[in-house]
Amino acid sequence: MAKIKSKTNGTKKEVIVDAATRLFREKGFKAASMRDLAEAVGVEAASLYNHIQSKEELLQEICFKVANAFNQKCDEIEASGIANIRKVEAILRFHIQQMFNHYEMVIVADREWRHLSDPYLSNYHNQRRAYRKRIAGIIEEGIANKEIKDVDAPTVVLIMLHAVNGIESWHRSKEKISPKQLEENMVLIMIEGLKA
Amino acid sequence: MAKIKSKTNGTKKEVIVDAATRLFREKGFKAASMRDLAEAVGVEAASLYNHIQSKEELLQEICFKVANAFNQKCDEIEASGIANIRKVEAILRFHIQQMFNHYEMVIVADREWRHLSDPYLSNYHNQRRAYRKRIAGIIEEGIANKEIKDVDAPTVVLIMLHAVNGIESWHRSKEKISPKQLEENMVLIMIEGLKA
DNA sequence: AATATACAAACGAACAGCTGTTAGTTGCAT
DNA sequence: ATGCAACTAACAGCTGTTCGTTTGTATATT
Repeated sequence: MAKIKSKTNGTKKEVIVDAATRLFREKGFKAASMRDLAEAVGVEAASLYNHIQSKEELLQEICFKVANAFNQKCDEIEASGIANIRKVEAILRFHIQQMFNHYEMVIVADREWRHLSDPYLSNYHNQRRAYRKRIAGIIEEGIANKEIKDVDAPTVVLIMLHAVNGIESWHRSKEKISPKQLEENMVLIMIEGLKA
Repeated sequence: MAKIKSKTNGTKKEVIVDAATRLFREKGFKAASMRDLAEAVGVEAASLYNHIQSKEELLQEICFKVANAFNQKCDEIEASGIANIRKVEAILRFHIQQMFNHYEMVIVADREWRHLSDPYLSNYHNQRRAYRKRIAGIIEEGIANKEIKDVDAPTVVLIMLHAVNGIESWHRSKEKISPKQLEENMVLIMIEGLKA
Protein backbone atom coordinates (compact mmCIF):
# COMPACT_ATOMS: atom_id res chain seq x y z
CA MET A 1 0.00 0.00 0.00
CA ALA A 2 1.68 3.16 -1.14
CA LYS A 3 1.17 6.19 0.98
CA ILE A 4 0.35 8.85 -1.57
CA LYS A 5 -1.89 10.77 0.76
CA SER A 6 -0.86 14.12 2.06
CA LYS A 7 -1.22 15.34 5.65
CA THR A 8 -4.84 16.36 5.88
CA ASN A 9 -6.94 15.11 2.99
CA GLY A 10 -6.51 14.38 -0.68
CA THR A 11 -3.60 13.26 -2.78
CA LYS A 12 -0.53 15.38 -3.24
CA LYS A 13 -1.66 16.01 -6.79
CA GLU A 14 -4.80 17.63 -5.46
CA VAL A 15 -2.68 19.82 -3.23
CA ILE A 16 -0.69 20.87 -6.27
CA VAL A 17 -3.81 21.57 -8.35
CA ASP A 18 -5.22 23.67 -5.52
CA ALA A 19 -2.05 25.73 -5.26
CA ALA A 20 -1.92 26.07 -9.05
CA THR A 21 -5.50 27.33 -9.06
CA ARG A 22 -4.64 30.06 -6.59
CA LEU A 23 -1.48 30.97 -8.48
CA PHE A 24 -3.01 30.98 -11.95
CA ARG A 25 -5.80 33.18 -10.69
CA GLU A 26 -3.55 35.84 -9.26
CA LYS A 27 -0.71 35.88 -11.82
CA GLY A 28 -2.27 34.29 -14.90
CA PHE A 29 -1.31 30.94 -16.39
CA LYS A 30 1.65 32.16 -18.44
CA ALA A 31 3.08 34.40 -15.77
CA ALA A 32 2.92 31.73 -13.05
CA SER A 33 6.06 29.61 -13.24
CA MET A 34 6.55 26.05 -12.09
CA ARG A 35 9.15 27.38 -9.66
CA ASP A 36 6.55 29.73 -8.19
CA LEU A 37 4.18 26.82 -7.86
CA ALA A 38 6.85 24.64 -6.28
CA GLU A 39 7.55 27.31 -3.69
CA ALA A 40 3.86 27.59 -2.89
CA VAL A 41 3.70 23.84 -2.37
CA GLY A 42 6.95 23.81 -0.37
CA VAL A 43 9.02 21.70 -2.70
CA GLU A 44 11.54 21.97 -5.55
CA ALA A 45 10.19 22.46 -9.06
CA ALA A 46 11.48 19.11 -10.30
CA SER A 47 9.62 17.28 -7.54
CA LEU A 48 6.27 18.38 -8.92
CA TYR A 49 6.79 16.06 -11.87
CA ASN A 50 6.52 13.03 -9.61
CA HIS A 51 2.83 13.90 -9.36
CA ILE A 52 1.89 15.65 -12.59
CA GLN A 53 2.78 15.30 -16.23
CA SER A 54 2.99 18.91 -17.29
CA LYS A 55 2.01 22.46 -16.45
CA GLU A 56 -0.78 22.26 -18.97
CA GLU A 57 -2.24 19.20 -17.27
CA LEU A 58 -2.92 21.42 -14.27
CA LEU A 59 -4.89 23.84 -16.43
CA GLN A 60 -6.77 20.96 -18.05
CA GLU A 61 -7.75 19.62 -14.65
CA ILE A 62 -9.06 23.02 -13.58
CA CYS A 63 -10.94 23.81 -16.78
CA PHE A 64 -12.71 20.48 -17.14
CA LYS A 65 -13.59 20.21 -13.47
CA VAL A 66 -15.43 23.52 -13.85
CA ALA A 67 -17.00 22.57 -17.17
CA ASN A 68 -18.24 19.27 -15.78
CA ALA A 69 -19.81 20.91 -12.76
CA PHE A 70 -21.81 23.29 -14.94
CA ASN A 71 -22.82 20.64 -17.45
CA GLN A 72 -23.93 18.29 -14.71
CA LYS A 73 -26.01 20.91 -12.96
CA CYS A 74 -27.52 21.90 -16.27
CA ASP A 75 -28.55 18.30 -16.92
CA GLU A 76 -30.25 18.22 -13.56
CA ILE A 77 -32.07 21.50 -14.06
CA GLU A 78 -33.15 20.66 -17.59
CA ALA A 79 -34.56 17.32 -16.40
CA SER A 80 -36.64 18.98 -13.71
CA GLY A 81 -40.10 19.86 -14.89
CA ILE A 82 -40.11 23.47 -13.73
CA ALA A 83 -41.00 26.46 -15.91
CA ASN A 84 -38.33 27.80 -18.25
CA ILE A 85 -37.97 31.07 -16.42
CA ARG A 86 -37.36 29.05 -13.26
CA LYS A 87 -34.72 27.01 -15.06
CA VAL A 88 -32.90 30.14 -16.12
CA GLU A 89 -33.07 31.39 -12.56
CA ALA A 90 -31.72 28.09 -11.24
CA ILE A 91 -28.79 28.19 -13.65
CA LEU A 92 -28.02 31.76 -12.70
CA ARG A 93 -28.15 30.89 -9.01
CA PHE A 94 -25.81 27.97 -9.52
CA HIS A 95 -23.31 30.19 -11.34
CA ILE A 96 -23.48 32.69 -8.50
CA GLN A 97 -22.96 29.98 -5.88
CA GLN A 98 -20.02 28.52 -7.78
CA MET A 99 -18.49 31.98 -7.86
CA PHE A 100 -18.80 32.16 -4.09
CA ASN A 101 -17.53 28.72 -3.25
CA HIS A 102 -14.97 28.01 -5.98
CA TYR A 103 -14.37 31.34 -7.57
CA GLU A 104 -10.65 30.88 -8.20
CA MET A 105 -11.30 27.70 -10.18
CA VAL A 106 -14.14 29.27 -12.12
CA ILE A 107 -12.21 32.42 -12.92
CA VAL A 108 -9.12 30.51 -14.03
CA ALA A 109 -11.15 28.30 -16.33
CA ASP A 110 -12.97 31.28 -17.79
CA ARG A 111 -9.87 33.40 -18.28
CA GLU A 112 -7.07 30.96 -19.10
CA TRP A 113 -8.66 28.18 -21.16
CA ARG A 114 -7.18 29.69 -24.31
CA HIS A 115 -3.79 28.43 -23.18
CA LEU A 116 -4.90 24.82 -23.52
CA SER A 117 -3.48 23.08 -26.54
CA ASP A 118 -5.28 21.37 -29.19
CA PRO A 119 -7.14 18.21 -28.38
CA TYR A 120 -8.23 19.87 -25.15
CA LEU A 121 -8.58 23.37 -26.56
CA SER A 122 -11.20 22.50 -29.13
CA ASN A 123 -12.93 20.13 -26.75
CA TYR A 124 -13.31 22.89 -24.19
CA HIS A 125 -14.29 25.41 -26.82
CA ASN A 126 -17.01 23.15 -28.16
CA GLN A 127 -18.36 22.43 -24.70
CA ARG A 128 -18.51 26.15 -24.01
CA ARG A 129 -20.43 26.87 -27.18
CA ALA A 130 -22.79 23.96 -26.59
CA TYR A 131 -23.46 25.09 -23.03
CA ARG A 132 -24.44 28.56 -24.16
CA LYS A 133 -26.68 27.23 -26.91
CA ARG A 134 -28.36 25.02 -24.37
CA ILE A 135 -29.22 27.94 -22.12
CA ALA A 136 -30.29 30.02 -25.10
CA GLY A 137 -32.63 27.17 -26.03
CA ILE A 138 -34.27 27.22 -22.62
CA ILE A 139 -34.77 30.96 -22.87
CA GLU A 140 -36.24 30.69 -26.35
CA GLU A 141 -38.73 28.11 -25.13
CA GLY A 142 -39.62 30.49 -22.34
CA ILE A 143 -40.21 33.25 -24.86
CA ALA A 144 -42.38 30.97 -26.98
CA ASN A 145 -44.39 30.13 -23.84
CA LYS A 146 -44.74 33.83 -23.09
CA GLU A 147 -43.05 33.34 -19.71
CA ILE A 148 -40.20 35.53 -20.85
CA LYS A 149 -40.06 38.92 -22.54
CA ASP A 150 -39.35 38.90 -26.27
CA VAL A 151 -35.60 39.48 -26.13
CA ASP A 152 -32.66 38.05 -28.04
CA ALA A 153 -31.84 34.84 -26.19
CA PRO A 154 -28.09 34.67 -26.97
CA THR A 155 -27.76 38.21 -25.66
CA VAL A 156 -29.36 37.22 -22.37
CA VAL A 157 -26.90 34.35 -22.09
CA LEU A 158 -23.95 36.66 -22.72
CA ILE A 159 -25.16 39.09 -20.09
CA MET A 160 -25.88 36.45 -17.47
CA LEU A 161 -22.70 34.46 -17.82
CA HIS A 162 -20.46 37.50 -17.84
CA ALA A 163 -22.29 39.38 -15.13
CA VAL A 164 -21.51 36.72 -12.53
CA ASN A 165 -17.79 37.23 -13.16
CA GLY A 166 -18.24 40.49 -11.32
CA ILE A 167 -18.37 38.49 -8.11
CA GLU A 168 -14.59 38.27 -8.31
CA SER A 169 -14.48 41.96 -7.40
CA TRP A 170 -16.85 41.30 -4.52
CA HIS A 171 -14.35 38.81 -3.08
CA ARG A 172 -11.72 41.51 -2.85
CA SER A 173 -13.93 44.40 -1.80
CA LYS A 174 -14.07 45.55 1.79
CA GLU A 175 -17.66 46.45 2.38
CA LYS A 176 -19.20 43.18 1.37
CA ILE A 177 -22.89 42.56 1.46
CA SER A 178 -23.68 38.96 2.39
CA PRO A 179 -23.53 36.24 -0.28
CA LYS A 180 -27.25 35.67 0.06
CA GLN A 181 -28.00 39.36 -0.37
CA LEU A 182 -25.76 39.53 -3.41
CA GLU A 183 -27.44 36.49 -4.91
CA GLU A 184 -30.91 37.91 -4.34
CA ASN A 185 -29.92 41.26 -5.79
CA MET A 186 -28.47 39.65 -8.89
CA VAL A 187 -31.51 37.47 -9.41
CA LEU A 188 -33.80 40.42 -8.85
CA ILE A 189 -32.02 42.60 -11.39
CA MET A 190 -31.47 39.96 -14.04
CA ILE A 191 -34.51 37.71 -13.76
CA GLU A 192 -37.24 40.20 -12.89
CA GLY A 193 -36.18 42.22 -15.93
CA LEU A 194 -36.78 39.15 -18.07
CA LYS A 195 -40.29 38.27 -17.03
CA ALA A 196 -42.97 38.90 -19.61
CA MET B 1 15.13 47.36 -45.85
CA ALA B 2 11.77 46.68 -44.37
CA LYS B 3 10.19 49.86 -43.27
CA ILE B 4 7.32 50.55 -40.94
CA LYS B 5 4.62 52.09 -43.05
CA SER B 6 2.79 54.74 -41.14
CA LYS B 7 -0.83 55.34 -42.00
CA THR B 8 -1.78 58.68 -43.45
CA ASN B 9 -2.06 60.33 -40.05
CA GLY B 10 -0.49 58.05 -37.48
CA THR B 11 3.00 57.76 -36.09
CA LYS B 12 4.89 54.48 -36.26
CA LYS B 13 4.47 54.14 -32.55
CA GLU B 14 0.72 54.12 -33.04
CA VAL B 15 1.10 51.36 -35.60
CA ILE B 16 3.02 49.33 -33.03
CA VAL B 17 0.47 49.99 -30.30
CA ASP B 18 -2.33 48.91 -32.63
CA ALA B 19 -0.57 45.66 -33.48
CA ALA B 20 0.22 45.09 -29.81
CA THR B 21 -3.43 45.58 -28.93
CA ARG B 22 -4.46 42.89 -31.39
CA LEU B 23 -1.73 40.56 -30.21
CA PHE B 24 -2.30 41.06 -26.49
CA ARG B 25 -5.98 40.40 -26.98
CA GLU B 26 -5.55 37.10 -28.73
CA LYS B 27 -2.55 35.66 -26.86
CA GLY B 28 -2.50 37.59 -23.60
CA PHE B 29 0.17 40.08 -22.53
CA LYS B 30 2.62 37.56 -21.13
CA ALA B 31 2.26 35.05 -23.92
CA ALA B 32 2.73 37.63 -26.66
CA SER B 33 6.43 38.11 -27.29
CA MET B 34 8.19 41.11 -28.71
CA ARG B 35 9.30 38.89 -31.59
CA ASP B 36 5.65 38.04 -32.30
CA LEU B 37 4.87 41.73 -32.26
CA ALA B 38 7.81 42.54 -34.52
CA GLU B 39 6.63 39.97 -37.04
CA ALA B 40 3.12 41.41 -36.96
CA VAL B 41 4.55 44.84 -37.65
CA GLY B 42 6.92 43.50 -40.31
CA VAL B 43 10.20 44.32 -38.63
CA GLU B 44 12.88 42.80 -36.40
CA ALA B 45 12.25 42.83 -32.65
CA ALA B 46 15.14 45.14 -31.88
CA SER B 47 13.79 47.75 -34.29
CA LEU B 48 10.70 48.24 -32.16
CA TYR B 49 12.87 49.89 -29.53
CA ASN B 50 13.53 52.83 -31.83
CA HIS B 51 9.91 53.77 -31.18
CA ILE B 52 9.00 52.47 -27.75
CA GLN B 53 10.74 52.17 -24.42
CA SER B 54 9.54 48.79 -23.23
CA LYS B 55 6.89 46.13 -23.66
CA GLU B 56 5.12 47.42 -20.60
CA GLU B 57 4.85 50.89 -22.08
CA LEU B 58 2.60 49.39 -24.74
CA LEU B 59 0.29 48.01 -22.08
CA GLN B 60 0.31 51.34 -20.24
CA GLU B 61 -0.69 53.16 -23.40
CA ILE B 62 -3.58 50.77 -23.99
CA CYS B 63 -4.86 50.75 -20.41
CA PHE B 64 -4.82 54.48 -19.85
CA LYS B 65 -6.27 55.31 -23.24
CA VAL B 66 -9.26 53.17 -22.30
CA ALA B 67 -9.48 54.54 -18.77
CA ASN B 68 -9.36 58.12 -20.03
CA ALA B 69 -12.12 57.53 -22.55
CA PHE B 70 -14.45 56.18 -19.87
CA ASN B 71 -13.60 58.86 -17.34
CA GLN B 72 -14.09 61.61 -19.89
CA LYS B 73 -17.46 60.30 -21.03
CA CYS B 74 -18.48 59.90 -17.41
CA ASP B 75 -17.63 63.56 -16.75
CA GLU B 76 -19.78 64.57 -19.66
CA ILE B 77 -22.72 62.45 -18.60
CA GLU B 78 -22.53 63.49 -14.99
CA ALA B 79 -22.49 67.15 -16.01
CA SER B 80 -25.63 66.75 -18.11
CA GLY B 81 -28.77 67.49 -16.15
CA ILE B 82 -30.65 64.32 -17.09
CA ALA B 83 -32.29 61.95 -14.61
CA ASN B 84 -30.08 59.43 -12.85
CA ILE B 85 -31.63 56.44 -14.55
CA ARG B 86 -30.86 58.15 -17.86
CA LYS B 87 -27.27 58.68 -16.78
CA VAL B 88 -26.88 55.02 -15.98
CA GLU B 89 -28.36 54.16 -19.34
CA ALA B 90 -26.00 56.56 -21.10
CA ILE B 91 -22.99 55.03 -19.38
CA LEU B 92 -24.13 51.54 -20.30
CA ARG B 93 -24.65 52.58 -23.90
CA PHE B 94 -21.19 54.09 -24.06
CA HIS B 95 -19.64 50.90 -22.73
CA ILE B 96 -21.53 48.91 -25.32
CA GLN B 97 -20.42 51.21 -28.12
CA GLN B 98 -16.81 51.10 -26.98
CA MET B 99 -17.02 47.31 -27.05
CA PHE B 100 -18.19 47.50 -30.65
CA ASN B 101 -15.73 50.04 -31.92
CA HIS B 102 -12.61 49.39 -29.86
CA TYR B 103 -13.24 46.04 -28.26
CA GLU B 104 -9.67 44.77 -28.48
CA MET B 105 -8.37 47.78 -26.57
CA VAL B 106 -11.12 47.56 -23.97
CA ILE B 107 -10.69 43.83 -23.45
CA VAL B 108 -6.91 44.09 -23.14
CA ALA B 109 -7.18 46.87 -20.58
CA ASP B 110 -9.77 44.94 -18.59
CA ARG B 111 -7.93 41.64 -18.70
CA GLU B 112 -4.23 42.51 -18.63
CA TRP B 113 -3.91 45.59 -16.44
CA ARG B 114 -2.61 43.41 -13.60
CA HIS B 115 0.66 43.08 -15.51
CA LEU B 116 1.40 46.77 -15.11
CA SER B 117 4.07 47.52 -12.57
CA ASP B 118 3.86 49.71 -9.70
CA PRO B 119 3.46 53.40 -10.23
CA TYR B 120 1.05 52.58 -13.05
CA LEU B 121 -0.49 49.54 -11.42
CA SER B 122 -1.82 51.35 -8.38
CA ASN B 123 -2.77 54.39 -10.44
CA TYR B 124 -4.90 52.23 -12.72
CA HIS B 125 -6.29 50.28 -9.81
CA ASN B 126 -7.35 53.46 -8.03
CA GLN B 127 -8.97 54.89 -11.15
CA ARG B 128 -10.91 51.67 -11.61
CA ARG B 129 -12.21 51.72 -8.06
CA ALA B 130 -13.05 55.40 -8.27
CA TYR B 131 -14.93 54.90 -11.54
CA ARG B 132 -17.08 52.18 -10.04
CA LYS B 133 -17.84 54.24 -6.96
CA ARG B 134 -18.85 57.11 -9.18
CA ILE B 135 -21.39 55.01 -11.03
CA ALA B 136 -22.61 53.47 -7.80
CA GLY B 137 -23.16 57.03 -6.53
CA ILE B 138 -25.35 57.89 -9.50
CA ILE B 139 -27.39 54.76 -8.95
CA GLU B 140 -27.81 55.49 -5.26
CA GLU B 141 -29.07 58.96 -6.04
CA GLY B 142 -31.51 57.39 -8.44
CA ILE B 143 -32.73 55.07 -5.71
CA ALA B 144 -33.13 57.97 -3.29
CA ASN B 145 -35.16 59.78 -5.98
CA LYS B 146 -37.29 56.69 -6.45
CA GLU B 147 -36.33 56.53 -10.13
CA ILE B 148 -34.60 53.24 -9.51
CA LYS B 149 -35.64 50.07 -7.71
CA ASP B 150 -34.20 49.57 -4.24
CA VAL B 151 -31.24 47.37 -5.15
CA ASP B 152 -27.63 47.23 -4.00
CA ALA B 153 -25.89 49.82 -6.16
CA PRO B 154 -22.39 48.23 -6.20
CA THR B 155 -23.99 45.00 -7.38
CA VAL B 156 -25.65 46.78 -10.28
CA VAL B 157 -22.28 48.25 -11.24
CA LEU B 158 -20.64 44.82 -11.16
CA ILE B 159 -23.33 43.34 -13.34
CA MET B 160 -23.34 46.15 -15.86
CA LEU B 161 -19.61 46.48 -16.30
CA HIS B 162 -19.03 42.76 -16.61
CA ALA B 163 -22.07 42.05 -18.77
CA VAL B 164 -20.77 44.21 -21.59
CA ASN B 165 -17.64 42.05 -21.78
CA GLY B 166 -19.90 39.44 -23.31
CA ILE B 167 -19.79 41.47 -26.51
CA GLU B 168 -16.37 39.95 -27.15
CA SER B 169 -18.14 36.65 -27.87
CA TRP B 170 -20.51 38.46 -30.20
CA HIS B 171 -17.54 39.62 -32.27
CA ARG B 172 -16.53 36.04 -32.91
CA SER B 173 -19.98 34.53 -33.32
CA LYS B 174 -21.38 33.75 -36.75
CA GLU B 175 -25.04 34.62 -36.50
CA LYS B 176 -24.68 38.17 -35.32
CA ILE B 177 -27.62 40.36 -34.63
CA SER B 178 -26.89 43.97 -35.56
CA PRO B 179 -24.97 46.19 -33.14
CA LYS B 180 -27.99 48.39 -32.70
CA GLN B 181 -30.21 45.41 -31.92
CA LEU B 182 -27.69 44.09 -29.42
CA GLU B 183 -27.46 47.48 -27.76
CA GLU B 184 -31.22 47.81 -27.49
CA ASN B 185 -31.54 44.30 -26.11
CA MET B 186 -28.90 44.93 -23.48
CA VAL B 187 -30.44 48.21 -22.44
CA LEU B 188 -33.88 46.64 -22.34
CA ILE B 189 -32.76 43.77 -20.14
CA MET B 190 -30.52 45.72 -17.82
CA ILE B 191 -32.21 49.11 -17.54
CA GLU B 192 -35.87 48.15 -17.67
CA GLY B 193 -35.21 45.72 -14.83
CA LEU B 194 -33.88 48.60 -12.76
CA LYS B 195 -36.73 51.03 -13.09
CA ALA B 196 -38.80 51.53 -9.96
C1' DA C 1 12.60 -7.36 17.18
C1' DA C 2 15.92 -6.59 13.74
C1' DT C 3 16.96 -6.56 9.02
C1' DA C 4 16.20 -6.47 4.09
C1' DT C 5 13.40 -4.98 0.20
C1' DA C 6 10.67 -1.91 -2.47
C1' DC C 7 9.12 2.16 -3.97
C1' DA C 8 7.13 6.82 -3.65
C1' DA C 9 8.82 11.26 -3.51
C1' DA C 10 12.26 14.50 -2.67
C1' DC C 11 16.61 16.66 -4.51
C1' DG C 12 20.51 19.30 -7.37
C1' DA C 13 22.19 19.90 -11.81
C1' DA C 14 21.48 20.54 -16.24
C1' DC C 15 19.11 21.01 -20.85
C1' DA C 16 17.56 23.66 -24.85
C1' DG C 17 14.75 27.21 -25.95
C1' DC C 18 12.65 31.49 -25.30
C1' DT C 19 12.29 36.16 -22.88
C1' DG C 20 12.97 41.47 -23.02
C1' DT C 21 16.43 44.33 -24.04
C1' DT C 22 21.08 46.55 -25.46
C1' DA C 23 25.01 47.57 -28.43
C1' DG C 24 27.05 48.54 -32.47
C1' DT C 25 26.49 48.92 -37.32
C1' DT C 26 24.46 49.87 -41.79
C1' DG C 27 21.21 51.66 -45.22
C1' DC C 28 18.12 55.22 -47.00
C1' DA C 29 15.95 59.71 -47.56
C1' DT C 30 16.56 64.27 -46.87
C1' DA D 1 26.50 64.58 -44.66
C1' DT D 2 23.20 64.24 -41.26
C1' DG D 3 20.09 61.49 -38.73
C1' DC D 4 16.30 58.39 -38.37
C1' DA D 5 15.15 53.74 -38.50
C1' DA D 6 16.30 49.42 -39.86
C1' DC D 7 19.56 45.53 -39.23
C1' DT D 8 22.60 41.49 -36.84
C1' DA D 9 24.51 39.66 -32.78
C1' DA D 10 24.50 39.00 -28.34
C1' DC D 11 23.39 39.38 -23.34
C1' DA D 12 21.71 37.50 -18.94
C1' DG D 13 17.93 35.56 -17.01
C1' DC D 14 14.00 32.77 -16.91
C1' DT D 15 11.02 28.91 -18.92
C1' DG D 16 9.21 23.93 -18.63
C1' DT D 17 11.14 19.74 -18.20
C1' DT D 18 14.47 15.55 -17.75
C1' DC D 19 18.05 13.02 -15.60
C1' DG D 20 20.29 10.28 -12.16
C1' DT D 21 20.51 9.99 -7.40
C1' DT D 22 19.27 10.02 -2.60
C1' DT D 23 16.02 9.92 1.20
C1' DG D 24 12.29 8.32 3.94
C1' DT D 25 9.22 4.93 5.23
C1' DA D 26 5.90 1.00 4.97
C1' DT D 27 5.97 -3.76 4.26
C1' DA D 28 8.03 -8.62 4.02
C1' DT D 29 11.49 -11.70 5.59
C1' DT D 30 14.42 -13.35 8.86
